[in-house]
Amino acid sequence: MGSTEAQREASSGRRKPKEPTPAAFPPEARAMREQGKRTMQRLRDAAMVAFERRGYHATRVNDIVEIAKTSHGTFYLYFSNKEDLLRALLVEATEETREIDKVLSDAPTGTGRDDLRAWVGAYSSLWMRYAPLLGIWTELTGSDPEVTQLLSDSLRKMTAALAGWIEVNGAPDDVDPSVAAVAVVAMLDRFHQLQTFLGGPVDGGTLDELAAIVQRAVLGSPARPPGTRPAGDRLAEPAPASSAR
Amino acid sequence: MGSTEAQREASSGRRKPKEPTPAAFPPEARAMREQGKRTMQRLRDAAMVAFERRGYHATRVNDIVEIAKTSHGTFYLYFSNKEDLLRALLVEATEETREIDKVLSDAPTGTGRDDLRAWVGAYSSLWMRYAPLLGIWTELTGSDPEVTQLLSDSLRKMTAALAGWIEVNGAPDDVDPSVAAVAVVAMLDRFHQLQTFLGGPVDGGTLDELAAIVQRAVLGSPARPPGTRPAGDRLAEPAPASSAR
Amino acid sequence: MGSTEAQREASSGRRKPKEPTPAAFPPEARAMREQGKRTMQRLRDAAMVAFERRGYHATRVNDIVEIAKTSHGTFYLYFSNKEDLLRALLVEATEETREIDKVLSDAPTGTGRDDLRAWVGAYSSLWMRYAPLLGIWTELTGSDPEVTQLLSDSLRKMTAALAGWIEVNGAPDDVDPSVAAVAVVAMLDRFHQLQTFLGGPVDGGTLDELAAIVQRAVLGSPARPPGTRPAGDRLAEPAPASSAR
Amino acid sequence: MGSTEAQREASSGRRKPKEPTPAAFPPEARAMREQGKRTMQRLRDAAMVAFERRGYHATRVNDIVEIAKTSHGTFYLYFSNKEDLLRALLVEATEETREIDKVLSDAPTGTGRDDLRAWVGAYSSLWMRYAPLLGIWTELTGSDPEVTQLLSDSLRKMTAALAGWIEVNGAPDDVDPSVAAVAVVAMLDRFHQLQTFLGGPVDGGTLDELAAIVQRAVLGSPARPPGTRPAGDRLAEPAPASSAR
DNA sequence: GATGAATGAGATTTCATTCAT
DNA sequence: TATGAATGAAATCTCATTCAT
Repeated sequence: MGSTEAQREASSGRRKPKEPTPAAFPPEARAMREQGKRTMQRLRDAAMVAFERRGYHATRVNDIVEIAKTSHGTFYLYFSNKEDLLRALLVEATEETREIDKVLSDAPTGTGRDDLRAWVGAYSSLWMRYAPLLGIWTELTGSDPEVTQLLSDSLRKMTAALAGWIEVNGAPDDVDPSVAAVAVVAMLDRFHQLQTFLGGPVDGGTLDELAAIVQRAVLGSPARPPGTRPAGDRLAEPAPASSAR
Repeated sequence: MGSTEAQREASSGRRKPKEPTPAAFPPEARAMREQGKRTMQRLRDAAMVAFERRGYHATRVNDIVEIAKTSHGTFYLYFSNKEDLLRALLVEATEETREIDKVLSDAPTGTGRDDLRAWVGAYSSLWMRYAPLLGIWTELTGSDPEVTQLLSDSLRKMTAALAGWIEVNGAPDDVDPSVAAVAVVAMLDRFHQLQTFLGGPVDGGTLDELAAIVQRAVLGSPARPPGTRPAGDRLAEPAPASSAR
Repeated sequence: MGSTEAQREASSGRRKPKEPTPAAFPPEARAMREQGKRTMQRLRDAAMVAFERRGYHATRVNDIVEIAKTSHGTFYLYFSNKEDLLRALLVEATEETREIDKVLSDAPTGTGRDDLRAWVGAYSSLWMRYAPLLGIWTELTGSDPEVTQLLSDSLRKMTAALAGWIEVNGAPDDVDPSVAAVAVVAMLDRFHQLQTFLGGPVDGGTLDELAAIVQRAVLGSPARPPGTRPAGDRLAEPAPASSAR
Repeated sequence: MGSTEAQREASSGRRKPKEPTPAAFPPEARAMREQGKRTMQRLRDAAMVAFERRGYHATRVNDIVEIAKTSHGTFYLYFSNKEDLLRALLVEATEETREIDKVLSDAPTGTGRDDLRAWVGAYSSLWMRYAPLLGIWTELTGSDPEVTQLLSDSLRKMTAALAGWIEVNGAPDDVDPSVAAVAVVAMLDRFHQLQTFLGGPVDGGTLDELAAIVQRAVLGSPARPPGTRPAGDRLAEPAPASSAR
């Protein structure tokens, strides 16, 4: 019965014939007063809800404005279309990602286990907050080039940071750190989705386990509850990775 | 300001959107001869091609029939819409998943490493074949209960099989096998996507690395090229991992 | 002969026809301003014209919007489809039916003849106005429960009102008033249709005759031109039916 | 969701560009063997069922062949389209109507009451048998001219026969016999429909009442249970109608 | 700033009818 | 005779986007 996903897809490509309105008010450049800001935020929030509920593609501009309790016309006052709004949300999310990357890159060499747990925790927390966006990550790929670029950049930075850390902290010699990094990010990201989908918990304990798995996976040794780090640990550890060879 | 004076009224007109008309031709019960089967298969194949090319959402029924070199009407003779076709393909995919599970469950106890590599390879091959479907898999969840069920079942079976295998082959005691299983499946699934997205290779070597990672992650010891398994294997390598315990 | 060798198989593909997509714009809850109301009314009016011209079934949504001088999309802003619009019109019609019932129920006891003529006239006028709808009324029954209910209710009220009036004004003892009421309504309704179909007139004179027929049918005495009501009328009347024999 | 009644309506007018197939087998002229006749009858029966279930317009050729447990192609072997089949059924029904008319026209002058009851009974029985067709009578009007003609002829004959009978048996002078005839046929026809719709019975007793109503309506005197006809009846009867004035 | 109205391109879907087997 | 396959014309319906108020 006329599903018409068509128009959407199509539209983004086909039906954007007119440049952002000759001049006047390109949504970006609008000077906003208090009320305007509130409205815009309402739209952002509503979008998150809508994306979570129906997925990005299935979400209509109409769904968003309904949730935001505003009107169709208002939407276009702040965003030039759905994709524009998505982009705004993604920018926000990827910026936070940078914070997480710092957890690893700022870590003093060889503080391994705890950093990892912290990183896992940070990522998890981000995921939870942006679940609607991350959950549809895949849908987004192939949307428009700009979004793809955004995702790709963010991902590259993240895996690079992780790969660096792995290298520094001692990777097993049968695994390329950058492959390992991608694998870990993949796991972390998808794990949240699957676990949630299967109805399992994603709590502190689970994150501990996850950290242990990651630890072993990329370094070859188990994580350990905080505080139990044995003396000599730091020395012993990177060793196998480099000397075992 | 306009908003107050425009008294909102529950419109008088309208009601339910009228269901799709009992589907004059429920493709359901169609008797099919050879020719019909061929056409149906052509449509399935065409759909895979189309989904691959432009993604599920952007694909129009029209694209599919064009590739299948048949007419619009014919499509609806075999599937009631694009989603229906997708569902059919997903069923096919999940059925193949069962085959993969056997790789682990049929493995004689303790043959660990090689089975794992075989399993990773099998999954990878499946993923490659059904990539266009697996990407959207998740977003269908929620919109279509039938698909949700399908996915959920398949996933549960898969993780159960893996968890069993982990248990038998010796899981580290700091990780619940079923959590580990979810993590591994998550990693495997998403890795393909990310790696592809980032433009990296997913070849035999990559799969070897992946297997090694998984091996260490869930068992605590590295995978190794077949036949090279040395006596005393476990002691040498993960030493930190095992001795630390 | 072909039939045997062609083994019938329950097709594998396909399933439910997928519901209409939660109706992005359920015209339901639309807030309407003056302009909107006018447009909606224009559509209603146009529909009546179109239905009259070509009949409900042969009428395309397109015909309606053309008459209303508006666009396709606009139609769906106010009604979810042709049937929905029809329903709205029917509601209107049944509401007017209530008015007609009052002619009888408000009548002081025993004012018989004139009330009857008035009622016949009122019904006729209603019929004329809604002819295009009334013709299809019945065939909607069964396909649409809501319409069925509407019709059923309206009909029941109408026959109840008439039956009550018959009882009060003296029914012959060989006929159940409620059967008589159904018969009269049936006659009135169908008469217009047949008469029109046969090309005969339905004017004041015809209605006089109709009223006379009804009068005799349910009370047993002829109607009479207004003003000629003889004294003792009320007594004399039921009499012929029972005692005149 | 694409109700597409369009095609049907339209089709009858638009999509019949090709003459009944150059020569070969105009469905009418087919010499049929036993099997063929059976199939054709199955199709007729199925059509009655289908029309009853969904109404004529809503019935798809597909519905019919499904009920008849035959194939699409076969249908067109016997009928050139749905309308053709309808016509065939109507011809059958209207022919029987002629029989009913005879009940009145063959009646010796002045045998009034019993003839009327017989006629009512005959009509009722016919209605019951052809309910699916008669119930959709209205839908049919305006279908194609041929069908309209068929209905119109039949109706005219029927009312003519009745009008003649009324005249002979003594109509009240305030009612034109032909108007009365239309009214009576209208009532009879619609009564069955409404009564059935409202869940009321249409049995012998009901028919007695109906006959009584008709009797009074057009002749001005009540019907009477058979056998109770008082002497002098015939004389007394038309009297009240004329003298009452 | 905000809003409801309007538009129309374009996708989806139905189903009568023809045909090859 | 009978049948399933195929076709395509023509409807239906959705939704992003613009506009006047």
